[in-house]
Amino acid sequence: MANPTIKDVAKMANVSIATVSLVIHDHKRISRVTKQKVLEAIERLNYYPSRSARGLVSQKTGNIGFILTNDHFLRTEPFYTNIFIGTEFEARENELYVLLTTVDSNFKDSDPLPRFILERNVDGIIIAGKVPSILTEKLCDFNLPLIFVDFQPVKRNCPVVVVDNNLGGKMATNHLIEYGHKNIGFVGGDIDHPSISERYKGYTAAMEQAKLTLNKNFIDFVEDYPARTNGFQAASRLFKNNKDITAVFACNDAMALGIIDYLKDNGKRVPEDVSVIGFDDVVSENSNGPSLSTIRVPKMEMGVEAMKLMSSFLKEGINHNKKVLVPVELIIRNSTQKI
Amino acid sequence: MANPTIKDVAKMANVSIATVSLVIHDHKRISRVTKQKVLEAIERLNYYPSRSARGLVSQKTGNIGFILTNDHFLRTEPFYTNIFIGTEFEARENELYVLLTTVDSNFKDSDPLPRFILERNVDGIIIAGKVPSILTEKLCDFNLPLIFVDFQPVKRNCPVVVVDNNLGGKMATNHLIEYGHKNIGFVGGDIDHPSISERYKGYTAAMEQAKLTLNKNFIDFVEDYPARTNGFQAASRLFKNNKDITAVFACNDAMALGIIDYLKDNGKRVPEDVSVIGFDDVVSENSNGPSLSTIRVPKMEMGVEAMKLMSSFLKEGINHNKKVLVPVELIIRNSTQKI
DNA sequence: GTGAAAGCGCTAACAT
DNA sequence: ATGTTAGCGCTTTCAC
Repeated sequence: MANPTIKDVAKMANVSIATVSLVIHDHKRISRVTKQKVLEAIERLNYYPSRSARGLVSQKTGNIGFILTNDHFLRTEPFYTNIFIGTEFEARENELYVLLTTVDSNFKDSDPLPRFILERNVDGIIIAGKVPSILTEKLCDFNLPLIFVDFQPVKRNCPVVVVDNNLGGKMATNHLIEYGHKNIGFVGGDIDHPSISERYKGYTAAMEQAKLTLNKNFIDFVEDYPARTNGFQAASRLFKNNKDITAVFACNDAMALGIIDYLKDNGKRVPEDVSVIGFDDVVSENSNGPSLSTIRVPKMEMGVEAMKLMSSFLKEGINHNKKVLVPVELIIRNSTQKI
Repeated sequence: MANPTIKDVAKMANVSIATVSLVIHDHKRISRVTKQKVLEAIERLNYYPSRSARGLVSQKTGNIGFILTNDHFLRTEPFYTNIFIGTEFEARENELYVLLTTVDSNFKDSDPLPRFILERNVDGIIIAGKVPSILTEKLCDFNLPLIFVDFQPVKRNCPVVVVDNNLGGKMATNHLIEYGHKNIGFVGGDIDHPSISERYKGYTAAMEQAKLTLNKNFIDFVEDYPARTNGFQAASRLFKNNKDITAVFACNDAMALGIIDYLKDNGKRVPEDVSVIGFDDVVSENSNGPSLSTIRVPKMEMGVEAMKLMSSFLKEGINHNKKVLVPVELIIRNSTQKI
C-alpha cells in the first residue's frame, strides 16, 4: 500500500485505531496478544505515523529551528557551519530535525520573524552567534525554549553553550609568554562582542599575572567584523609605531592570517621575527603553508551540547538554565616560536 | 492572543473560516470589502496558518529533504556543506525548508530510509554526491520528486545538477600544457565515480588534442576516497619511477595538497620543480601558504540550481528531467608556473 | 484491556 | 460572493 494510515493498521489487526495508537506509544494497558497483532500489522504494512497529523494533534513538530545572522551564515570559514552540523548530529539521536534559517544582521523591530516560528513549525530554537538584542527580545515572547550557542545575551537568562574564551585567551597569551615573548600585542574585533572581550580579558589577565606591562599601544580593536583584511589593517597600525612587538595574539584565526599577510608584505618573517597566534582553529585543515598556532574551539561539540540541552528540556521539561562551558585546547603549530 | 487560529480570524472579521482560507489563498471570488476585513483581522491578530494543519490537509509539508552520505557529511572541506547552503538559500526564496540527513555510505537493503521520508515530512528529495545505487532504487519507489546534485545515477533518469567535469578536466590540463608542460601526470580517486572519470576523460582529451603522449605511468588512481593522504601515496608511486614529470593534475584539491606534501618532503619545490593543479576550489579561502591553482566549482550555485529545479517542479509540475551543467572556472594561483 | 468519539487547524467541494 | 461541512491522520479522554 502506498501510504498506509493508522486505519489500515487497525483494520488489518482487527482493532480500533485507538489501540494502534496506544501500541505505538507503548502504553502499559495493552495485552501482549493485541500488541503483537498490531506490531505485526505495522510491520507488514510498513506503517509510519504521519508527522503532520501528529504535529497537529500533539502540537509537537519534531523540528528545532536554528538561527544565524546573514553575516555568520556567509562567512567562509566553517565555524557556525560546524556548530550547525553538531546540532544536526545530535538531533538525529533524538529523532529531531533542524530547520536552518538566517536573520538580517541588523534585524529591526519591523522585520518579520523566521517563518518557522510564525507557522509553529518548531518546538524550540537554537540561536548561534551574536544576534541583535531586539531579536532576542521578540523571540523570548514566544513560548518556545531558547538556547544560545557561542553567544550569551545580556540580561536574558537562557541556557547557553559557550567557549571558555577567557581561559583560551590566557592560554594563548601564556603560550607566547612561555616562549619568551614580552612585547605581546593583541588584535581584536568589536570589543562589545562577549567572546572577544573575554579573550581580551584573558590576555590582560595573563599579562598581569606574568608581571608584563600592558602597553596600550600594543592593543588594537577594529570596530568591524574580525576578518582577514581587518587583521591586516590592525597590524599595519600596530607595527607602524611599535617596532619592538615580537608576538601578537589575534582574537581569531582570520585576523591572525591578516596579520601574517601584513608582516610578509613588510619583510617580516613568521615566526622568526614575529610570532602570531589565533583563536578558533578554522584554518588548519586545508592549508598547505606554515600553519597557524591557535586555540582550538570544539565547534561540532558545541552544537551537540546545545541540542542536548534542547532535547533534554523537551523531554524532561527541566530548564536548568545551564551554562555549558566547552573546553578549549592550545594548538601549537608553526606560526609561533621561542624568542 | 497566544496562537490565533483561523477561527479567531473568522470571528473577528465576521466571516466563515472558509472565507478566511480563500482570502489567504488570494482567491478571485472574494469581494474587496470582505478581503479587506479579513486581512485586517489577520494583521491585528498576527495570524499565520499552522504548518502542521496545512500539511495534514494538503499533503504538502513545505520541507525538502537533503540526503548526503556520512562520508561526505564528515569531510572537512566545505564542498557539500556549501551545496547544502545553496539549497537553503534558494529554499527561503520559495518558502521551503530543508531537512538535512545522512545515510550510511554503505547503505544496505535492510537499512531504514531517512525518517523524513517514512513520516511523509518532505515534499521532495535532493541527493548530493554519490550514493549507493540500492538507495537510489528504494528512493525512486516513493512518489517523491528526486533531484541529484553533483552525481548522476546510472540508469535512473532524474533531474540532475552536475559540474562540467569534462570541460574542467580539459581546462586544467590545457593550462598546464599552455605553461609548456609535456609530461603531465594525473592522479585520481575511484575511477567508477562519474565526476572523477569525467575529469580524467577531460585530461586525456586535452593531452590527445595537444598531441602529447598519454603515458600510462603518469596516471595513478587510488581506490579509496580522494583524500589528502591518498594524494600523498599516489604521488609517491608516481614520482618514484617517473623523474621527468613536471606537472600533475589532481582530481581534486585534497589530493593536490597531498601531492604537494609529498613533493615538499622529497625536496621538490612547487611550482618551481613541479606544477600542481587541483579541482573544486575548496582550499583557498583560509590558506596562508602558496596557494593552489585549481578549477573552481560553484558549490553554492549548484545547491541553488537543484532547489530551483525542485521548486519549479513542485509549483508547475513540469518534470523536464533536465540536466543542469554548471560552469567551471580556471583559477590560476601559485602552484603552477611556466616551465 | 479496548473502542467510540471529539477535536487539533486547516482546505476544498458543495450549497446557497 | 460567502457559508456549511466533511475530512486529512492522529492523540486522548472517557465509556464500557
